[in-house]
Amino acid sequence: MDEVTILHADLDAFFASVEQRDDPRLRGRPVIVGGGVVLAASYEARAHGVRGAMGGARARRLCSQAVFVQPRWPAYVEASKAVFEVFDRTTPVVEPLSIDEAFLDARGLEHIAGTPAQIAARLRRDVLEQVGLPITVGVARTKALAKVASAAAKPDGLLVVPADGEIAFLHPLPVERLWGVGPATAAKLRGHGLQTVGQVARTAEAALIQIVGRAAGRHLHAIANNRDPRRVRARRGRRSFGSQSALGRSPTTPEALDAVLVGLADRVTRRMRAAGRAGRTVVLRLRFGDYSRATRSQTLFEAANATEAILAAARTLLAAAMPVIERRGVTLVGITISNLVDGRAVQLALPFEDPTGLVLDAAVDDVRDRFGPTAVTRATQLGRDPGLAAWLPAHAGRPMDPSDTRR
DNA sequence: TCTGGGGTCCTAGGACCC
DNA sequence: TCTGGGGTCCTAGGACCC
Repeated sequence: MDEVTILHADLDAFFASVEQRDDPRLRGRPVIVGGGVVLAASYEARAHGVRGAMGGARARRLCSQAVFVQPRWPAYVEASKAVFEVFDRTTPVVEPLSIDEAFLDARGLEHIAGTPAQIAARLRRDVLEQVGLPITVGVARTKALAKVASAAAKPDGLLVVPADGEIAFLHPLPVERLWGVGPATAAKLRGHGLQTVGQVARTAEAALIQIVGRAAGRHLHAIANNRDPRRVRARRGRRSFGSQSALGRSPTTPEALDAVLVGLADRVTRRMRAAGRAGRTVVLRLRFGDYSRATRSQTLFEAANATEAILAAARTLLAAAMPVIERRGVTLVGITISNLVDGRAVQLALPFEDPTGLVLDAAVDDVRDRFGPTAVTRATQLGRDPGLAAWLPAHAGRPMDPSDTRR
């Protein structure tokens, strides 16, 4: 816990670097991936002030000589896989954070692979030689520090924060450099005169909780004071599937809106079925003409991944949201399915009365023991759920269907 | 300066249960 | 009959990340 062994590896301008790797004419030139909005900007483009998530028109004004490239998702997925293979060959414990970054734990590798700094240097060389992409690595004693270190070392850099240099590195930084502090939190902190990490560190935890809420306040107080006990661990599975579509600013008819919804439901459930997952909570996401947002959600009795079931729920939610949509005009629609279970069929059917629900509770516990905590999401309630009473007799004695997602 | 598509986690109130 | 503490789940929204 007190050694400098955590690596945060982060590919530089990932999508743009893949484009430059695959098309030599783009090397050394400002490259912008995306059109309406900037998905990635090469460092040559960033030198002109272009940033991710910026509107395409503004990017073009800032950097008229930039080359705009349409995103090639399959190429990025393939490059990411290749990079993660290098990660996996470098250290035994790799925790992916996104398509282009991960934590690696170099603990206990001193005798076989060298110091963390040597491992990091070799990792950078291997990724460049084997995949052809530049990558930056931050090395520190904690995750929070390693993450900040890699950001400070970008692009194409390596920064090791020594154990005795942590506070000197961390405390002068502006608060928004901390992982988890975005514009809203930074504005709140600045509103209370807190500009730097050091100032936050010297503020009482209770005061921070007053400013940003309980969880964020505790988290902020801990990492500002350089306390971060989180270990690197192999990532657990995803928690939701989503699909969304921007509609543009022109008014939409209900028919067109429904057609979009059908497309979204088809797209997202296709991915869920391919992954063998199903979910119980359907969330309809909306964005309006003034860029305000809203969500509407509904939790189904059974987990689902069939297009029709998800679409039906989404249509219900959309119908309920129509008054708001008519008032504010909708510019984006999305469907997210959360509360996931995996696709294995587990059928609980009792061929006798169970008025107390105890037998069913025991059966649910048994399912949990065998399939893990996500297998049953409402264990204690399930036995008394009126929906279950209607459901159980109808399914008693039915053979198991492998495509059935019911728990 | 207007903004794409994919995610994660937290909060707060109400319903309901023991 | 009234009251309380403690807990889960659902819904809606907010913030943040890449």
